[in-house]
Amino acid sequence: MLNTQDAFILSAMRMSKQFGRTLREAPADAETISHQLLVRAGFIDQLSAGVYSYLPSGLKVKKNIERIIRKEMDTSNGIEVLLPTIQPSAIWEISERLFTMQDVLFKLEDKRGRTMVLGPTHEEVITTLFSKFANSYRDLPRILYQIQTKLRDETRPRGGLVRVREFTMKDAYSFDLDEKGLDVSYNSMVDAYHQIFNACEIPIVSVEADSGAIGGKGSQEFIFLTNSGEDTILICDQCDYAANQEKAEFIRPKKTTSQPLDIEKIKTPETTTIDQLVNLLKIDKSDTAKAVLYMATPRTDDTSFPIFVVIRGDLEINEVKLMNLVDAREITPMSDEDLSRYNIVSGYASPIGITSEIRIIADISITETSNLVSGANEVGYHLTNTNYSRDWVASDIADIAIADDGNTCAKCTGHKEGNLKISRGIEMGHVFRLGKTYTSVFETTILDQSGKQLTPIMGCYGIGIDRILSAAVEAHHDQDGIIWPKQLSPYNIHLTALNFEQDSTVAEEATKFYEKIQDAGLTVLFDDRDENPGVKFKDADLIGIPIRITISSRNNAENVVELKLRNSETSEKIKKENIIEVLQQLSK
RNA sequence: CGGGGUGUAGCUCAGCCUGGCAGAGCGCUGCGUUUGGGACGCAGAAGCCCUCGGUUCAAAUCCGAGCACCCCGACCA
Repeated sequence: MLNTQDAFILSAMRMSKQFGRTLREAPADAETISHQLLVRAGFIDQLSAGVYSYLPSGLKVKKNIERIIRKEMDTSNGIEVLLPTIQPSAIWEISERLFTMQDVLFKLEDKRGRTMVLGPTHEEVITTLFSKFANSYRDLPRILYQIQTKLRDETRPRGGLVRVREFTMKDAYSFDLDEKGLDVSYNSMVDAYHQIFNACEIPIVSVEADSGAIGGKGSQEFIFLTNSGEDTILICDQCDYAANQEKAEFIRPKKTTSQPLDIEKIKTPETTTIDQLVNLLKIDKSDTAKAVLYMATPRTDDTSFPIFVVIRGDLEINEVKLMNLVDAREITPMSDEDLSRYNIVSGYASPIGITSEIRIIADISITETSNLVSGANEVGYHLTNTNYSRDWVASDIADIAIADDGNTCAKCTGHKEGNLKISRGIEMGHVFRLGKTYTSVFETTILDQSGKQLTPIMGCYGIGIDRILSAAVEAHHDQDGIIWPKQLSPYNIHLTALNFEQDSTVAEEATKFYEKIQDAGLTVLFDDRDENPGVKFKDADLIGIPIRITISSRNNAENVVELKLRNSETSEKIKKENIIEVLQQLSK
């Protein structure tokens, strides 16, 4: 139940005194439903690309989300701290992320010319802080968390509050003695996350994820499925496997292997794409080997190196898997100059007969399939019946293919053979088994029981608070407006007084209820404006407080007030003397 | 960072093609009539037509450059 008395100083508001206004029309650039409704209902206002103000009611929702998160973190042994937003760039040099995260870092210089960054995340600060105060195994395990503004210079903010440059995040960091301890911390955070999303009434799918630039192994994302999301995920229709597309594993469509045949060079004029090749030779895409050339930029410096990727023609390359394999920060398709520098013939590239020093990476599909058609590294010619190992070898054989809708699940066991279904979603939370990446570079050591030095192992856990706001609206609305989940609603009760200015009895009664509701420990938004009933009802629906009660001349005559739930079509009349009890019951 | 689009009143937009007084609806102010689902009448206030430059007797309108914002993609702890 909402413990509103200590949650807010201001737990009631008269709309005649409120700041902000509802809008009949949403701004043209609001595309997603949540963006439109949050703006129309007067919860948020955009200042610039990916930068928003919270208006009073929006702020209340945000605080409610934070209260839910604090409660779950605290009961999961989390300890709240608050770390600085503005940070010396020196600690970002130590972790090398001044370089690797340069694209999203807001940088600035102070008066004396020292460079500072605005924190996009806080691994550096927390590890520095932890090192200072934790010296003994007795100081472990610990889970520290904060709710703090993060700043990221995103190249493309989008979707209202979904991807912004300034946002609020709950980030938590665990420190443990060993892997076993990390498991305990990690699992307790996963449990807390499920509790949090339940309380916020946001349906969540947890998926295996790529751990990205933050490093470490093992991570999962908490995804809210919605078409307006920007993440692509694959979910098995038979087992419980679900993964981000960047990470998703699948079984490649089978090809019957035949005996290796002799290589033959055939004439294929103006056939530079797989589609053209398939048309010309009347074969299937899976009978071809596709060559894709990239220049890769390593994580740690700017010197790029070439990579030659070979994958079966019916599959596409997963660039995230590829980047992880070669430890690259960025990969870009080779330019024509690069191609000629490495003696590669565009459109007819082949791993056979490569003359230059170049790292060749083959997807596992290549080794599972025989007699493939590949380029001849000569304009106008292809080679048929090429076979891996007999004709060429790669430096690496790996899973570098991207999973797509309908692929066979790699995790299904036994007779089940599930298909992966593709969906879009918003990443609401992300948990990582971080490992010793940061405790190593910041030289965090503690003494164990035997007096030996030990490097703690970390986990980190984030939740996007503004995104919860958006997702809650995406998940709970109708054509008239928002329908807030009970625990997120800016107020418990929407009190509507009809003819407030004209009927003094209404004004008296409504004001009396306004006070009684507060005395009962509930929060209330009181529509005491001199507006037509239609306007008041429309606004109430738009704002989306779950419980509405109406005071009117008509109801007064019957000695009742009218109660309507936002998610119900009908209203009911309640005797005045019973209403407070009913409201308390409903607000639980 | 590549591709596309949009900048005119607080909001939604018309006007631009074909240069000639700055417009509408909503919102806002005042008065009146209404009063159970964004009601109506009358009277008002409100603009650096994104910015800078050019063409022209004359530019919201044509030309050039820049900036901002949105969408798709790339990227995204």
